[in-house]
Formats: sequence, structure tokens, C-alpha cells
Amino acid sequence: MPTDTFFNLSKEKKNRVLKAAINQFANNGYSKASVTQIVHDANIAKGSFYQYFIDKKKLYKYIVNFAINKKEEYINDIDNGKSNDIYDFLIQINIVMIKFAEDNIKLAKIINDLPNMENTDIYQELELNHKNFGLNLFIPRLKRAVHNKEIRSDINIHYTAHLLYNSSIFITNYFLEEKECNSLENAIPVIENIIDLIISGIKKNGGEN
Amino acid sequence: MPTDTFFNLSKEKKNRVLKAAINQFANNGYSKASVTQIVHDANIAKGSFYQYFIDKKKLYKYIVNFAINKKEEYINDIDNGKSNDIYDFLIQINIVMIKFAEDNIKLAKIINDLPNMENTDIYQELELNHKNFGLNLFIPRLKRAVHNKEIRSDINIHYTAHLLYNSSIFITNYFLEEKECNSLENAIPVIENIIDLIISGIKKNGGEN
Amino acid sequence: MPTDTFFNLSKEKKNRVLKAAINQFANNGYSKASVTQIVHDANIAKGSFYQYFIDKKKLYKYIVNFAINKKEEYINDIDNGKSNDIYDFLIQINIVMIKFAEDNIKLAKIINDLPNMENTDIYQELELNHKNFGLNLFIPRLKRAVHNKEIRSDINIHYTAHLLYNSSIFITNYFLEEKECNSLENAIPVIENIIDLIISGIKKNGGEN
Amino acid sequence: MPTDTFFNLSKEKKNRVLKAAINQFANNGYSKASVTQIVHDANIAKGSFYQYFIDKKKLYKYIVNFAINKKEEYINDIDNGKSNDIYDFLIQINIVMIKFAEDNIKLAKIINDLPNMENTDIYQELELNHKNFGLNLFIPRLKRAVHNKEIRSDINIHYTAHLLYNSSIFITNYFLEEKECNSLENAIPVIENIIDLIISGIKKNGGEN
DNA sequence: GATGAATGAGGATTCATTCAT
DNA sequence: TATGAATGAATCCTCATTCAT
Repeated sequence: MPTDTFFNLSKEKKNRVLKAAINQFANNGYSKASVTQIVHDANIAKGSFYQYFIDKKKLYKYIVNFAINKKEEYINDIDNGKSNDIYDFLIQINIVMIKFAEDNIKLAKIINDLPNMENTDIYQELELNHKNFGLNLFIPRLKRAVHNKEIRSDINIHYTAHLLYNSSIFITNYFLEEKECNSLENAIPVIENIIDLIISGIKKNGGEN
Repeated sequence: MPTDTFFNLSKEKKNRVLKAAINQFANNGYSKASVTQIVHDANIAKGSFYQYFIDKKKLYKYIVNFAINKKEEYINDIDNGKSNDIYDFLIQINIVMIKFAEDNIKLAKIINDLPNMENTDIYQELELNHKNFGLNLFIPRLKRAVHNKEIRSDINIHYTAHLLYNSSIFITNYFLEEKECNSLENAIPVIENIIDLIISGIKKNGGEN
Repeated sequence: MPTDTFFNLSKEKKNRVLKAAINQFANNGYSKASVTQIVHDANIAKGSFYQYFIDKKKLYKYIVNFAINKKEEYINDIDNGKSNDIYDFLIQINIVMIKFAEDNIKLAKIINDLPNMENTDIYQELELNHKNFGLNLFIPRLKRAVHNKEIRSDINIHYTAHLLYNSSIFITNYFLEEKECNSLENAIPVIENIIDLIISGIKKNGGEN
Repeated sequence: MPTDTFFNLSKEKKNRVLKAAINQFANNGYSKASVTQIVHDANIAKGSFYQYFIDKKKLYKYIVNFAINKKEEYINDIDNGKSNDIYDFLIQINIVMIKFAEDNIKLAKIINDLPNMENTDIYQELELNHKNFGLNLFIPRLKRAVHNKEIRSDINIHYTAHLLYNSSIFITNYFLEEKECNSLENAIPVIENIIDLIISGIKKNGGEN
């Protein structure tokens, strides 16, 4: 999406510009993000900006795609692990999402803001469907788990996928907000706890009384 | 938050203004909402607006509080019902939230948009903690349910409350988006399905084989 | 084309704005005319300008129509005179066009610049066809003159109308440029001279030798 | 007007630049012509452009002179023919002007656009007086024709020259616009028709009845 | 209390020109 | 000499807010 001119820039300058842009979009969202501010933060001329990117929209789309690609890289890491049981998988996916958010807080914010753009043309133009990406992460795993008799066969896979996807977002946000300064290690028990809730339910088991 | 002048207005005029404002904020979010448009839709003079509200921000805060109060009214209705078991309670609370959203789509949208404002000064100034309100809805119920041995005593109540609160938001959104035209009745099986997931977990039970 | 706000302005202010705008467009043409300059010359705020006119284009269209209407008023004056013979008519029309240009040099310049806009969307939007207006001025008169045996029946009316229309533009420009400071009276012999050329041709008549 | 650097360029490169520039000016006029676009079309670097020409204005002046010189070449061709009578001369000159316009549409457009620049500094700087060139084309011929008793001795030569010059422009434009696709042959009857009007006038001749 | 005109800082974007390599 | 990135003043336009009547 950027012009050749942008790609020909020194790595240092490219990073300055990207950093400034990511900051703007993360802190202000698309429509309130200011090109003037980006240009100021990146210490480049106004005119230069428009030699790097056709317009603000193109830059935004580039950054969004950049963020999503990065996130998917994280996810693919575990996907390749082919972890066997659904419990492990759920733990892994949540860990990885927190890892991504920790490593890339600003990018995570930009992705989190996407649902707010759903009714805009710009969202259509993005064409990616990150939401479906999220769901598609869970659906095949759930099917496999049903097949392997790991989980009940009477659940609605669609709803469950939504619930799991939603929970992963919740877990990430929860960790970022309330535990912000702590290391990932502190998150693992929380994740396990919540996944356990989902796996086993909150109901008191007959046998337990 | 509005001035006395606003409260002295005829009910009809007050409603015109509120309706116009709610529409603006629901459709455009805070920062893109246009005072000019509100003024036009409400058919009042620009100057009058600033005699009713100090500024756009004050109006927004007023509307947000208005929306939250309305939502809490719905919730209090069931709370008073003192429904006994946790399962029933969860069903009830989700039904009521959908009801609220159905009856007040615009207000629901405004409330849904709140998380996106979390990093702004305006959010701090709201001071309300709708989120805590949400959590406080579940925490005492969960405690009671543990005490009544309805649910496992080894769950973390805090996390569980979060999960339930989060799920209720998800259920409402899911219903609004994907089932928009259907009646509330159609939602009930979905709600039951999801609540069942949470209650019983997704794990295949020993006895089921 | 302007907003109600503009029409509600004091006559003095309206004139200030119109004068500044006419000056800009006359001296710089549409695309180089500067809103900032208009606003400065008229001594109003930038924001006010956009409360008077939707945008620069709308203002331009308004001014062009204003200019054309004024010109047509001048022409209608003679048209109503129902001057009989074609010679008188040609004299009259040229006098009137010079009068218009003298009284409204800036408006005349704006009209003269119109052909340069012929390939732009804005010209299409004007919808007026000033050129056809010019031709239609001559065609019926020529037809009548042929019928009255004032002029040769073997001329091509279409070409002749073009030639006459074109000549009238030439005469006006000629007068404005080369005689700028002189009064209209000085123009009349020139007009008569040129019209005589067109009426009688430049060829030496048989009888004259 | 270009720098030595430009003249030292390979013919092929010079032509690329000139072609791109002519296109820009013909299609957009001076002020809307884009240096960036010229540079792109000519496939040269931005910096090179400014090594060939001091600035956009200098290039424009060079192109205008280039166009005018070309046009004069066409005219000189017939001048050398020493065609005798004024009627033939007028026919010839109009044919030649259409020929020029046909062969060099872009250059003709640039020349046609000149009157619109009359109030700019750039026009003054051109210094050429193409208009006088046009007039000087006709004045000596008219004098000769008077002397040869081909035309009336009581006409004002100056006005007549203007009228003829103006008509030639009109004829060319008329042909370019309305007959664009046709060959020059189709233009000749039109030219004859109009020249006949000018020669003989539109008045019904006494003797003709 | 109602009105609507006035304000101006701020928004994104363009483009001829300069400059370092 | 060729290159293409850098520059910044200028462009049109928006909008919450103020002010005079």
C-alpha cells in the first residue's frame, strides 16, 4: 500500500514513520488520528508523508494489515505445533494472544478497534475478515475434538466457537488491563482457570458432593 | 449535567433534543457526532444548544448516564424477582439484556461503544463504573450459588463473574447482529444453549459414553 | 445557490462578499481563484464563507449565473425594442454588449473565460448554454431578414449567425482593450464601420470604379 | 529558454520531454499543468527537469514560442506562393491554418489558450506578439488589394484586418470542433462560404433581384 | 430564553521547487 | 549529469464554540 518511495527509505526512517503512525492510530482511532501529528512525531515533512502514502486511508489499511499479519504469525506458531487435546490447544491459543498483545500493545489496540469501523467503507475495503479468521481458528479444532470424543457431541459448534473466541479476547484484555505490568507467567494460572471453567463448566459435579 | 434551562423546557422539546442527540451518538460515536446535526435534527438554534448544555462532552456524559440508568432499571426488575437457582438467573439476565437492547437499540449502541473510549479523558470523567456494575451483578449470585452448593466451590468467583458478564454482552450482540429481525422468543433456545455450555462445560462427561 | 444565511446578510456585507468573489474569479479564473483571498478581501472569517456557500464551486456557479442573467437583461432591453431592420439590430446588439462590458468589466471577464471551462464537469453542471444563447440571438433575426428580402437568400444562416456572434465578441473585446478609457460614443463609429463591412462586404462594387 | 543541458540531450530524449510537456499544457492549460506529470510521462527524474528548464514558466514560454514558430512556418508557405487576388489569399490562409491545426492539434490548443493568459505576467513576458503577427498578415494584403482596386477604398484597413484575423480563428475552431473527424476537403466549401460572406456582404444586392 | 451569524484553529491534501548523493 | 527524496507554503474545507441581538 505504501509507495516505492517509502520502501526505498532507510530502515531507520521507515521505522520512525511506522512507529508514529501506529501510535496515532492506536491512541486515537482512524478518524481522529492526525497526519500532522504523525508527520511531527516522525520528524518528516508534510509533503514527504504524501510521497510515502497516497493518503491517510491507505496508510491505515497498511498498518491494519501489518498488525493482522503479525498476529497471525503468532497464531501460526502454535498451529504448527499440532497440539493434541483441546485443553492444551485452548491454553496455547490464549497464551499466544497475550504474547502478541504484550509484544505489540499498540498493534493489538488497533486490531481491537476494528469492530468500531465495521460500518465504514474503509472496513469493507480491508476485505480481510479478521472475525472469521478468529472463528475459523476454533471451528475445526472443535470438530476434531468432538470426533475424538474429547468433548460433548451435543454442543452447538458455532456457538461454542463464538464463546471461545470471545473468551480469548476477554482473557487478553483482562490480562492487559489488570495485570499490565506483570509477566506472562502470571497469566498462565488465570488462563488455566478460565479454560477449566469452560471445559468443565461451573456446575457442581454429581460426584463431588 | 444539562443546565437548568434545559430542564425547564417543555417535555416535547426536551425529547426532541434527546432523541436527536441519542441518534447522533449511536450512529457516529462521540468524536464524529456533530453538534450541528443534532441542532438541525432537534430543530433548535445553535445558540440554544449551548444554553442547554455546556458543551458536547457534557451532553455525551448525560446521555451515557441516561442509557446506563435505563439499562439498570431493566436489570433491577429481575433482581427483584429473586429467582432461586443460578441457571434460571443466568437465563433471566440474558433475556433482560436482550430486551433492553431491543427496546433501546440506540442506547444499547452507545453503551456498547463505551469500551472504545476507555483511554480517553472523557471516560475517566464518566466515573460510573458500568463494568463494575456488570461484575457486581454476578458476584453475589455466584457466592450464593457456591453456598447453596449449586456450583463448584473451587472456581475463582472473580474470573467467573467476568466470564459471565462477558458472555452476556456477547449473547446480546450476537442476537442483535445475526437475528436482528427475529423476536425475542427465537433467542431463548440460543441463550439456553450457551448458558448450558457454561454451566456444564464442553467436556464429554464420564457417564455419557 | 448560496445558503439562506447568505441571503439574510446585510446588503452591505453581501456586496462585500460578492465583490471580492467576482474580483477573484475575474482575475484568476475558477481554478486559481483563492477562497482565502476572497475571505480576506471581503473581511469575513473563513468559517463564515462556508456558511454562505457550500463550497467554492457553488459560489462560482452562482456568480456565473449572476453574470449571465445580467448580460441577458441588457440584451432583452433591445430585443423588446423590436428594431426593424437587420442593420439597426446589429448595431444595437453590439452597442448593448459593449455597454454591458463597460458597466460590468469583471462580469464580462468571467463570461469570457467560460469557453476555457468547456471540458470540465463544472461547465456541464452550469447547464446554461450561453453559446447557444448567443447563436439563438441571431438566427431568428437572420431568418426574418431573409424573408423581408433585406439580405441575400443564398447565405448559410448557421455560418452567418456564427460569424455575427463571433464578431460581436470581437467588437466588445476590441473596444475594451484598445479603447478602454473612452466612452461608448467613441465606439459607435467603429461598430458602424464593422457592421457595414459585414453587411456590404469588402468587395469593390461594380458601380464604384 | 531551456538550458544548454537540455540541448545537449539526445534527440530522442528531447522529444520525449517536449511531447510530454506539450500534452500537459494542451490538455490542462498553464496553471493546471503538472510538472510531476510531465516528468512521469517523459520518464525522466524530477531533478533532471530542473536541469533542463529553470522552472515551469520557462518551459511554457519555450513551448509557446515553439508552437508559434511552427504555425508561422505554415503561413510562410503560402505567403511565398504570392497568390494574386484577395479572395484566393483568404481561402489559402484559412486552409493553411486548418492544416496546421490538424497536423498539430496540441500546439494549436496551446496557441488558442493564449488569450486567456492575457492578464498574467507570463503573457507580458512572452513579448511575442502573436496577435500582431496575425494582423500583419492581413494588413499588407488588404493595402495591396485596395491599390489593385479589388476591394473598396473606403474600408478601415485596421478593422478589416481584425475581422479577417478573427474569422480565421473562428473558422479553424469551428472546423476542429464540429467537423473534427472529417478531412480537410470537407472544410473547403465552408471556408468558401464564409469568405464569400465577408467579400460580398450579406446584403441583398440591388442587381440581384 | 431564542436565534443564527461569526469565529478561527485545525483537518487532509497538493505541488513547484531544492538538495544531497 | 542523473536521480529521487525532502520541503513547506498554499490549497479547500470542517466544526465546536462564542457572541450580539
